Amino acid sequence: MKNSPWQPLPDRKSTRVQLDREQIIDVALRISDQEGVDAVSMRRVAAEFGTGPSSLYAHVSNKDELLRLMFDRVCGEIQLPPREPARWQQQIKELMLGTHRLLLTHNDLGRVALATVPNGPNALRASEWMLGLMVEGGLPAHLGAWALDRIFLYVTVDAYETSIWRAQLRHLGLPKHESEKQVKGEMAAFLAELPADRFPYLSRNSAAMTSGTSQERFEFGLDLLIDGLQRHVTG
Amino acid sequence: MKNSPWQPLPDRKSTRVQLDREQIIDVALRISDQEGVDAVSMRRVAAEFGTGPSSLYAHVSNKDELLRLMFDRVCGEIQLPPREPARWQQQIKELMLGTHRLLLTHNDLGRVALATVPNGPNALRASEWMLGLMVEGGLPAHLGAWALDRIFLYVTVDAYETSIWRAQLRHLGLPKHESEKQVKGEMAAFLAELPADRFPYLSRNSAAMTSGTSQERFEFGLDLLIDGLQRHVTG
DNA sequence: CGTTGTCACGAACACTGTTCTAGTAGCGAA
DNA sequence: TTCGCTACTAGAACAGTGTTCGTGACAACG
Repeated sequence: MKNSPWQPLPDRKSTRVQLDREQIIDVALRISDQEGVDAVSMRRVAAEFGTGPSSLYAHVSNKDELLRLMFDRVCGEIQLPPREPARWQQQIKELMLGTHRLLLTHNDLGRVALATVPNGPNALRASEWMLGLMVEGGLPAHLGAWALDRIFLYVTVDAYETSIWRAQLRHLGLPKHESEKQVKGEMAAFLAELPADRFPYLSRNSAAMTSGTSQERFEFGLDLLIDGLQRHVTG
Repeated sequence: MKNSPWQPLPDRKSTRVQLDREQIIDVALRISDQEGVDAVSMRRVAAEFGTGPSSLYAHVSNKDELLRLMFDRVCGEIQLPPREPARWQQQIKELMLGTHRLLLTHNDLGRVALATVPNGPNALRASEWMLGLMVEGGLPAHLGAWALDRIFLYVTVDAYETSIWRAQLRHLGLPKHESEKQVKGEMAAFLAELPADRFPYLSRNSAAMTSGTSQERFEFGLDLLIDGLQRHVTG
C-alpha cells in the first residue's frame, strides 16, 4: 500500500545510481587517502554513492579484492624511466625512493601492499622494469628476483611503519615538526631513565637511538640492501 | 522471583572465575598460535574463561594493549647468549634467525610486532643486547641504533609475510610441501604465460622468480643488511 | 510488446570493540 | 561476628563490521 499510485516514488529514476568498478576504486582510494585504510568500509564506500553496501558486490567480489584493486591502481602511478644499466643501482634507488614517497602519499596504503601479492598488471610492470634493469646490470636472474622481492618488501614495510608514526603524531597534536620533536624527546628520556645496570647501552646512547629522521633511516636500510648487491654482479 | 531461596543458584561460588592478566595473555596467545591473531577477540578470550568480554577490561585496558602484552611475552622467549664481539655479525645473524623462527612459531604474531613499538621490558632486553654487541663490534652508536631498527623491522616483516603464505597454503590443502610446490608451479606458469613483448624478463625468468625457499630468501636479505654494516666499522 | 538478465537495494545475520550498569565476593576494621 | 568498602565479575546494550539473500526495477534484445 505504501506504493500507492497517487503518491509516486520521488523520482527514483534519478536516485538510482550507476555503479562502476573504477568509480568504486576512486571513492575507496579517496577515503583511504583522507582517513586511512581502516575508514574504508563497504558501508562507507556505498554511502558515498547514496546506497547500501550490498550494491558494491556486483562489481567487487570482496573487500579484499577492493583493497587489492586500490593497491594496483596506485602502482599505476609509478613512473618508469628508460632503463640505464650503467647506473642500475642508482636508478633502482631512485625508483624505490619514489615508490616510498608514493605509498606515503596514499596514507597507510602500505599495509594493504604488505598483505598483497603484487601480481596486478601495474605491479607487474614495475617488477618487469626492476628485474630487467638488474639483469642488464649484471646480476644473475635468480638473485635479481630475490633482490626485487626483498627490496620491495623493505620499501613497503617502511612506508607502513612511517604511516603508523604519522598517524600517532596526527592523533597527538597538529604542528608536525613540533610534535615529532616532542615524541622523539619523550622516547629519548624514556631510554635515558632506564636502569643503567641492566640497560647500559640503551640508557647511555638514548640520543643515538632517537637520532635521524625516518627518511634517513629508510635510506640507510635501502642502501644496505642495494649496495650489497654489488658483489653478486658477474663479469 | 527466579532467585527464589528454595532453588539456590547452582553454586555460583565455583563458577565465578578469578581472572588474571597473565592468564588472559596465556589464553590469547594460545588462541593466536592455533587460529591466528584474527581469531583473538575479546569475546573469544573471555569465553575461554566462561564469561563475557567486559570482564577482561579490569585487567587489560584495551585490545591493543592485550596484543602488545602478547608480543612482549613472546619477546621474553628470546634466548640471549653471552656476547662475543669478535664475531658480532655472525651472532646477530644467529639471534635474528632464532627470532624469526620464534615469531613463526607463534603464527602470524609478526603482524602485531609490526604495529607495535618494541618498548616492552622483554623487547628492551633484546635491543640492549644487540646494541651492545654492535657497539662492542666497532659500530658507531647511532649506526648501531639504525641497524638495530632496520634489521628488526626486516625480520618482523618477513615473519609476517611468511605467515600469510603459510595461511594461504593451509587454506588450500593439507600436505605441506605438496601444496607449496603446487602454488610455486602455478605462480611460475602465470609468469611464463605473460605476453613476452611487454614482460620479456618476467616471462623468460619465471623459474628464477619462483626459485628458492622462503627461508633462503629471508637469509639473503638478512645477509645483505648485516654484511653491509662491515664498511661502517671504525678502527 | 514481452521477456530476460543484469544489477541496485533493503533487511538481516553473525560478528567486532567498548561502555555502562548492577551486583557480588572477599577482606579489613570495628 | 558484623559492617562497609573496594575490587572485580558479568549481563545488556551500542555502534560498528563483512557478507548474503530476496526482491524488485531497469534496459536491452527478440
